[in-house]
Amino acid sequence: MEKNILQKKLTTDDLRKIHLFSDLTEEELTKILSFSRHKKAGKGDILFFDTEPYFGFHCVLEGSVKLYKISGEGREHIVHIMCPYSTFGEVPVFESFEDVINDKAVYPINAASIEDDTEVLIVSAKPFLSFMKENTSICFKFLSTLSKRLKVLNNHIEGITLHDIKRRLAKYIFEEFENSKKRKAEIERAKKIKLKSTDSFELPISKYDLAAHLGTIIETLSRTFKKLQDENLIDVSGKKITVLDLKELKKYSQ
Amino acid sequence: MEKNILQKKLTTDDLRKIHLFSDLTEEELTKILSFSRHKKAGKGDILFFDTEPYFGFHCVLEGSVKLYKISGEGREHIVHIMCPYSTFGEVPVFESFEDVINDKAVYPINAASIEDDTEVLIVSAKPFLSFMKENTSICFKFLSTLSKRLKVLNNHIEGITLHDIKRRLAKYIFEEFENSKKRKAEIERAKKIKLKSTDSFELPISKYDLAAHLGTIIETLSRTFKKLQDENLIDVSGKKITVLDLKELKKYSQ
DNA sequence: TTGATAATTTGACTTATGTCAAATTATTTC
DNA sequence: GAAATAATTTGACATAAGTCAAATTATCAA
Repeated sequence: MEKNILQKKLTTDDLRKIHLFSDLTEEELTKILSFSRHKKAGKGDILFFDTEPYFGFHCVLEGSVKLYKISGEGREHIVHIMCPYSTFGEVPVFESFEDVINDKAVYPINAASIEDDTEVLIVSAKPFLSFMKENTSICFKFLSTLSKRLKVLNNHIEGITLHDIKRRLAKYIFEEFENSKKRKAEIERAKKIKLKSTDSFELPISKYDLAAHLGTIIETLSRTFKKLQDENLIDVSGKKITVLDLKELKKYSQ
Repeated sequence: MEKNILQKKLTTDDLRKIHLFSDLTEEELTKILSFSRHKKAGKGDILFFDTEPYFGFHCVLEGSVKLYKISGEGREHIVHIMCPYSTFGEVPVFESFEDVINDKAVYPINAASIEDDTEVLIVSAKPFLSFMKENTSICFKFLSTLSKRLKVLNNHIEGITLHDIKRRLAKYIFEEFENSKKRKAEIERAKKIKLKSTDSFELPISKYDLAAHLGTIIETLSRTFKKLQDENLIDVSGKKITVLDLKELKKYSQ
């Protein structure tokens, strides 16, 4: 596993793309670089374990990362799926910063790469804490990040506790479909090209991970895909999902 | 319902007890008071609804408050139970502060009092946002608050998705029992008295609310209490829970 | 290309938890 | 303190979702 993990020289340009750091000066970014490091990970590589000693927070630069918990029986639940330029593992910095300073903090969750060629930035917590004292503007960014995370978690809990798996899956597909349209529009704008319009998108994660994210297991997920297909809301072919009735899908998922 | 809601004159002493404001000066507290108001609520009174226009964040002064979501079928899930001096409904302030400024923000969750004589403080978001710009030290407090909330939510999700109801209830009882011991020790220290030692505590919320908090319904909760009783881990008599085998209860709940 | 491994699907079955209705117990109010 | 209301318990039953095993399909590596 460790053989995939290599070091690379980072630049301040890499940091600038990270929302959290977007307002910082070149000088400040250089400072942050001085106590950050870079890690590459292949699919399935563990970034950190639940209860492992805390080093600092992470940021996805490339690929994607799952944050998950495991039950006593080995069942996995994916709480978050992180995409490039989003940070994770920051909670201990603020939740228990005295523990961080005394090297007593631990990671609150497991993190693993779910794509090959995933790259993450790791920011050492202790120097970052002193950095923050002189750069309070970054606090607002963190407040915004954590608030958004709380909102996502709230929705997640709502889904898991109040909706059955069919509704949860319908909602996931609806949202992922909308996301895929947005991403496409961005590419068209950036590259000034026109992509052919389609009602399909590719699942960005494996069905195993999707099941673990929706709070179920792969067999149930498979059957639920079929139910939505039988009702002519979607068409499933491997990882390719075609939305047949967006209006109905949206209505059902709410 | 509204007839129970009365206004009261607040002082800076009321604010000082709130963790979030504990480091502020008298002058700063007076400022906050100028754009805060006070509300009394009886058991069951709604403080705000999901999707209702956002006014500001709240803080429990007396009693307790549940934060909950409701499913299409009317089932309730309690995400948080807030006790005195903890704040809630702050997420929009940071998550969508532009919406707050433009009066487009909404509350992300429902809030209702679960005790008679509950009192809350309501801090108007817009003036608070400008206050914060000059008092960045309060940002750290908020970061700590939100981080702790994230941790609680993480644990909540873990429980709901990876443990069955018996384990969730065992965990709740174990933690509540430990809390009750702490509270008792605090009273003994404060009042310099010795309370008689006991292995019992009173459920601080109704069984209906407990069921909604554990992600189940009252009938299942009732049966689950019985199971734990049959295994001689606890004894249940109304709201009085006696812990018979703490070690086993702890072991089981992890 | 082919065998090997991993991912997904399908089927038969079990089980935990939810639903509905009725009985019991606790709490409030007059 | 009795009646009324609310909270909780119990029972019979329904069902969504999990378990285990086997089959199928997709993906990867030589």
